[in-house]
Amino acid sequence: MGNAVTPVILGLLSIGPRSGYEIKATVDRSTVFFWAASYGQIYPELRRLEDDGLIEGEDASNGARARRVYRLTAAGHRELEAWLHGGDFKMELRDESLLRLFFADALPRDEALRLVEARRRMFEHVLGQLRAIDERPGEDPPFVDLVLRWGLAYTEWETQWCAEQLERLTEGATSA
Amino acid sequence: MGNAVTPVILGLLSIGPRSGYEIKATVDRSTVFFWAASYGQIYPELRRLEDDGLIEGEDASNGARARRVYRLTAAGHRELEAWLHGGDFKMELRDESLLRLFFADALPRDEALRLVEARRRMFEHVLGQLRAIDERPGEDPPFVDLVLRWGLAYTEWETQWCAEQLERLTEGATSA
DNA sequence: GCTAAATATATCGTAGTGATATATCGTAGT
DNA sequence: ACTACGATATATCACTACGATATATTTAGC
Repeated sequence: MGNAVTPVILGLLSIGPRSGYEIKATVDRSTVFFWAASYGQIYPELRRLEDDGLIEGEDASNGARARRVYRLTAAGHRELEAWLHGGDFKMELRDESLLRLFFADALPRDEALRLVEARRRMFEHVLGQLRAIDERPGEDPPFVDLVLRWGLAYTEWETQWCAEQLERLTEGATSA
Repeated sequence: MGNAVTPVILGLLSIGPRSGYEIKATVDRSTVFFWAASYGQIYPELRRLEDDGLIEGEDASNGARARRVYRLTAAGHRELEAWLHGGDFKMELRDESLLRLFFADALPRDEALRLVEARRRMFEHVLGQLRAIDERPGEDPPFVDLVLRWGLAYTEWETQWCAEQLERLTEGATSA
């Protein structure tokens, strides 16, 4: 695997041929919550993967507008499967809301509590976005469906956790 | 806020004076799960923050070994509080395990299920690490404690979710 | 026919990562 | 006392990634 976008590209092309633009668009409405990708990564990587023989591009220009559609080669399939079997999966999180909470002892208590409330609202907002996605649980291939379910379940868990903690932290302090 | 490390530096210095090395060490055993920082960011940023008057460095060399300890200035305190009050908190996730699951329909069912099991084991491992941290819930300032609780609760939730999904996906298929 | 949005590729400055170089101090074992 | 190793401490560099934007064409709505 060359870099971070390599698996998404190979994975999406394993489902069907796509252009760089379509890859970006697909990522932006599916994996973006846990795996983002930018044009600045995608286009150079498509060229590299073609040079390495893992994908094959075909000209699909529409009139004067250039367009290149890529499909996975046999070698690309093997590479994708090797990655799927690979043992180590890294996980990185960058959560500014948690960082604020971590330093919130520097604030007056009521303002710190408002940060928890703001976190809850943030996840409620995301929940709305996820529920607005037209594909509903059960209507996708089982493991795509699994990941969609994860998104919903995780977001719901976060909102509930915030609510519980708010309750715990304000407990008995309502009129003291 | 200059860049991504700025808030951690200001936040940690608001608790007490530290050297760059100590900032890195503190981050690595506290915020690293949701906010990492590298020397390549920390040292240049310390200089920039000192130039801007948000922190003040003092020489604390020990014999021939150079050491510089920084503390927050009044302006730095104001900057930190402004950030704590700021409205927008970004959240980014990069989860290779989820990405694998997303493309797992390309695998035979039993191998795909093993990916779920591997995810569960990964979070069980993290849970062990978190529980090994000497500071236990209740023994820190309330909001530091809150974030520690979050880490434990989140990791537990992930292991449970994996177990539930494994059950759902193998349901009735044990001897069919 | 006009305009706005969508399609499509390409690139560039800035910033971050992880690794490493350099050097000293503390300490545990012998 | 000596020595080796790990921890402390700062600094830097090559590589990679990101986000934004430039450029241009086609489609769709009105």
